[in-house]
Amino acid sequence: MSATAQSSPKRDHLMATAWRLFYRDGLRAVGIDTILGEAGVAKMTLYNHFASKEELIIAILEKRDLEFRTSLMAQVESAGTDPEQRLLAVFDWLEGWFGSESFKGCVFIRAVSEYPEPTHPIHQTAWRHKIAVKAALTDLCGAAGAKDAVALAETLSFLIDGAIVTAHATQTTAPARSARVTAAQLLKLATA
Amino acid sequence: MSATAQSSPKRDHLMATAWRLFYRDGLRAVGIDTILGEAGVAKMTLYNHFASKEELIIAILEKRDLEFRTSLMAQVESAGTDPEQRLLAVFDWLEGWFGSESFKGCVFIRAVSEYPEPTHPIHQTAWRHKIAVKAALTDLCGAAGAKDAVALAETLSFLIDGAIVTAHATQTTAPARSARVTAAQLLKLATA
DNA sequence: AAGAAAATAGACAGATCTGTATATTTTGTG
DNA sequence: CACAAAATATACAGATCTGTCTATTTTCTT
Repeated sequence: MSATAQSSPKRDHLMATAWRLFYRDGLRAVGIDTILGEAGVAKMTLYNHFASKEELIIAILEKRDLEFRTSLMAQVESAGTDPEQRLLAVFDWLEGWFGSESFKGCVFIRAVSEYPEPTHPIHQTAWRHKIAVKAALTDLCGAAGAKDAVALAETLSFLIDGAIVTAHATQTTAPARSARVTAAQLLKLATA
Repeated sequence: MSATAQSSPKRDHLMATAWRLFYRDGLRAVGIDTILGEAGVAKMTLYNHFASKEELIIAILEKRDLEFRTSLMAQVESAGTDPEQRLLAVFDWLEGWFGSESFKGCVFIRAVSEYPEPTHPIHQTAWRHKIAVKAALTDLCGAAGAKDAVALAETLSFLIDGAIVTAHATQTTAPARSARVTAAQLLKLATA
């Protein structure tokens, strides 16, 4: 088995366990041994699948990025065809997320916080997620008729990230509602 | 010397060195020994002034909170008496901060990220700063004639935190400008 | 100058960290 | 069954972590 294999039961199980612990306690706070103990997997199995803890973290972040955006866009699709409703569906999705049992903020913001040097591979991987989300928002803003879709998407990104951090620290879902109201106002301004 | 003493040259020097390293590399990433080596201070001196690394971190966060808000309010004061200009001065202050040499985001957001459990003393201390800033923003929003100053201040808080994270990851000051424009729009809406 | 307070060096404990090496056992496949 | 791949247990290296202890020296105050 090579370290470049993209999937296997053991690898998936390892990533699932690591994800849970990393998200709950933090990337630096969780050691390899803790993950291995919790997963019931031998250390060499981890190092046969991943070159290092750093590569494990990066693999997890990339997986979460896909899952996150897939889930978000599914909610957008379920909102129908009205462009405004599709954009605002993003905030409904946030509300559900904030209310979920194990919600502990945004792992990407947290990764950027834990690896503050912008050149660090983990920092860069985490930020690529934010760029991807902003691109999706830009599409939604453009479809909704925003004159400057890029600018509105950036503003909504700020709003969303701020709401996530507040929802995390306060353990409430209300920030999603507040942000939704503001988003609706900003969209109206941007299309006027 | 007791561990409750609030100030002394050694204590101040220790806190200044620790602050620099913590902010640059992260709270968990920097060990006590690194701080002591950089500061040129004996280990027992640290433990005579602080009960633990955690208490050192908390003391630093509380000090930074005061310095941060003092600096911010000084810029507000320098903006004169016009309530709108005073509120928007917050974003000018942000722009200066984002452009500063060693800018690495918001240590309070990063502390909340590194200690994700909301009951953790470090998490709580960091969040108290955000609450204090929001209170100051609420005053500025009220003075500027916002109908719901609390709601506007919360929205601006989201905007600010999001802009900080983006400025950090992208190493640019532009988010301050974007946020300023949006803040002006939202204030107009809130006073109409 | 004398006594008290503060800071020092340095060793140490005991745990934890990432990553490696090796030899054995399990698993899957032909 | 036989062979190869995968996973295992275990030990280990070497560094690092927070925090304690002790004995000595420096600094401050009176």
